[in-house]
Amino acid sequence: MVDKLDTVFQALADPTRRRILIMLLEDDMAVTDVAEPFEMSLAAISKHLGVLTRAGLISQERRGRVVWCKLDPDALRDASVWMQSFGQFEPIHLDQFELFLARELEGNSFEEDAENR
Amino acid sequence: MVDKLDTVFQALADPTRRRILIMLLEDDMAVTDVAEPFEMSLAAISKHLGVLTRAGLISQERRGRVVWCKLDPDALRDASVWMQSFGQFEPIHLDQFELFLARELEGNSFEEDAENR
DNA sequence: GGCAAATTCAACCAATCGGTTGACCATTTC
DNA sequence: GAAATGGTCAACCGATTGGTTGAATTTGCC
Repeated sequence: MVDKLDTVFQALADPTRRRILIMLLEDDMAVTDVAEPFEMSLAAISKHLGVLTRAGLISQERRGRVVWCKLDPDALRDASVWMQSFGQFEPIHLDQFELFLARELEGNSFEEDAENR
Repeated sequence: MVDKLDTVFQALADPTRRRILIMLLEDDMAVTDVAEPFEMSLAAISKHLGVLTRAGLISQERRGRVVWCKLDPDALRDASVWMQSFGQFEPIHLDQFELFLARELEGNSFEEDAENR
């Protein structure tokens, strides 16, 4: 029972992966090109890209022998919504948060939700 | 050299800790009360609260023998800003992101910055 | 003073993480 | 068809994570 937000935040918790996302903001890239500026093995970058893909933050598409990576903003937007609700919470607490509370606390049906999407 | 965003996102990656944050949205709480709805030991919750505190997401203040926990929205806002830049990136890419790129990629001076605040 | 309550500390555990290396598999190129 | 290129896989490694239990510490109460 692992929440989708788990994997998204977990993916964002690594500076290498955040840097990769920033790089992909500019343009889609091949795995080798993503790896180029980093001082670690291609295999390590490949793993990082796997984490980002599984989190839904990027998508990968093989064309020929090169795998193209592109940002997938949907998952990021989900997490961003979660965070914005906190970031702006100072004046009003609960109003904008009732829907979220209902899902995460009472129903706890985030996973089913993700599947049904 | 561990970025502050690392610890924030890492802290958010655990569902127990997110649930704690949601609980603290409603009101400040003592450690024991935070632990009450969870099916794990008090020590485990104490550790989670330590993670949240070190990430700057909550603050803890001892009054008597009870430690009060309260949300600290600043760190959350930092991370939220990071994410919003992505969540809204579809129309324009780089404009709203140049400052961030300058810090994270070129200067890499996020830690110093946090200290100077 | 002595007991109960609130919390943390310390040691331990299994699982996961972030990295490595070397082998392997496709695909392109000569 | 052989060699180079792009990428993943598998095994391994040390460090970290999220949990446990039991002891220790500090504070409040009778």
